[in-house]
Amino acid sequence: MTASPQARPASTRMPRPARRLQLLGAARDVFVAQGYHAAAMDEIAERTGVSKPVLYQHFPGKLELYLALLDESANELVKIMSEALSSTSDNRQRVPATFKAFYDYVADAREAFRLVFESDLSNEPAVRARVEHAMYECADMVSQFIREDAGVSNEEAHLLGMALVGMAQVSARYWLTTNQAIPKDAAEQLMARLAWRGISDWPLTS
Amino acid sequence: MTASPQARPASTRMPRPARRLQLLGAARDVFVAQGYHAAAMDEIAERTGVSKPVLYQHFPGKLELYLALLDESANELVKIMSEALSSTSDNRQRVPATFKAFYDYVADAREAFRLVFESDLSNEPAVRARVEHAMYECADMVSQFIREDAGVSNEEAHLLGMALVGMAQVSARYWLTTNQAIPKDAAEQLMARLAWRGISDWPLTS
DNA sequence: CCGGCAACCTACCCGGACGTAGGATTGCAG
DNA sequence: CTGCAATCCTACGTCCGGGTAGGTTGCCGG
Repeated sequence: MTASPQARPASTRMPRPARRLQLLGAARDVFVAQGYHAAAMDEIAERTGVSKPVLYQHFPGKLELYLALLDESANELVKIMSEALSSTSDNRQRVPATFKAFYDYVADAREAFRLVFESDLSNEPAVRARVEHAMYECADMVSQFIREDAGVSNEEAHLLGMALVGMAQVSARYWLTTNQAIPKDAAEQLMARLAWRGISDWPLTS
Repeated sequence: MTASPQARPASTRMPRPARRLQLLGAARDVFVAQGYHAAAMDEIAERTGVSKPVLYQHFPGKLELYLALLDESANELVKIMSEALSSTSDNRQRVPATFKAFYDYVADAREAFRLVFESDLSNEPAVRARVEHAMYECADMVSQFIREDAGVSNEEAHLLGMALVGMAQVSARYWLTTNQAIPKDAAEQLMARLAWRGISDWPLTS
C-alpha cells in the first residue's frame, strides 16, 4: 500500500506482463509483512484487484511465487555486495563502502531483505539452498580479500568472511528495530571500524 | 531418535510429570528437525508412544508447547553467556571464553539452538518477543564490558554488542554446515581473535 | 462488423492438521 | 474385593487455505 508505485485505472484488463509485475509487487508486500505461512494467496490476488485463478495463471503455485521473489532479493544482495567490494582497490575504503551498501540494502523501504534473512520457510530445501547460497557468495567474496592480506587458510578465511556477514546482518536488523537511535552513517562507520580493526594487519598482533 | 535418553517399558501407564518430560523431549526433537509448521502434533504424540488427547492434557495447544521449549532454549543461552562472561575478570580471557561457550551451545547434539536462531514462527509476536529478548540480553551483557573500556555511548555499545552476537551466531551455524572442516577450538579462537582485535584499545587507533 | 482468443470471475473441491467428545482401562485406597 | 479417579484411546468435528472447473466478458485483427 505504501510501497510499489503501481497506479493505473486498477479495475480494467491489463496485458499479461504488466499484470505479472503487479502481482509480484503485491506478493512481495504480503510475504514481507506476513511471512510465507501467514500469507494467503487470496490476499495477494485481492490486493492486486484480481481474482485468485488469475494469480495461478501467472505462477504455478505459492512456493514458486515465493521463490521468484526470494531469488530476486538474494541476487540483489549479492550484486550490491559485489559492486561495493569492487568499488575501490584500497581495503581501508572497501570495508566502510561495503557496510554502507549492506545497510542501504537493509534500510530499503520495501524491506525485501526479510525474505532472505527472516524467511519462515527455511525448512523447504529450495529455500534453504537459496539463502545459504546467497550468504555463502557474500562470505566468499569477502574472504578473497581477507585471505590476500592475512596469512590464513582458505577455510579460515571463509569462516572470517561469514563472521563479518553475520555481524553486518544482525547488527543492521537490530539497528532497524531501534528506530534509528543512531544515525545510519554513524552505525555503518562503527561496524566498519570494528571489522577493519579486527582484520587488518592480521599476522602481526596476536 | 538419537537424542533424548528416554527408555522405559514405553507402552505402560506413567505418572503425570514423567510423561510430561517425555512429551517435551519428543516435541523438542520434532520441532528442531521439522520446524514449527511442518511438525505435527500427531507425530509428537506417536513418537512418545501415546495418543494425541494425552498431549492436550499436558499442554493447552501447539503454540504453548512450542513456547515452553523456546523459553527453555533461550534461557539456557542467556545463562551460558552470563556464566562465561563472568567466569573471569580479564577481558582478554573473557572474549575467548565467551566464544567457546557460544560454540558449545550451538554444537550441542540436541540442536536446541535452532529454536532460537532458526524459528519458522518469528511472525508470531510471542515468539518474536522471546527471540529478540534473548538476543538483546546477550548483547546487553556484552555491551557492558565494551562500554567500560571503550569510550562509546550506550547506544553504540549496544550496537557493537549485537554485532558480536551476530558474528558468533552466523559463524557458528556456518561452521556447523562445514562438518567441522576446522576444529572447533580453532574456530572459536579465530572468532575470539577477530573480536578482541576489533574492540580492544578502542579509543586509541582509528 | 464479427469471430476467436485471452483475460477474468464465481463458486467449488478437498486434503491436512489442530483440537475434542465420549468411552474404555488400570491401579490404588479403603 | 470394589469403587473411584486418573490415565489413556478411538473416532470425529471443523476450519482454513491451496488449487481448480467451467462459464463470461472484452479487445483486436480480418
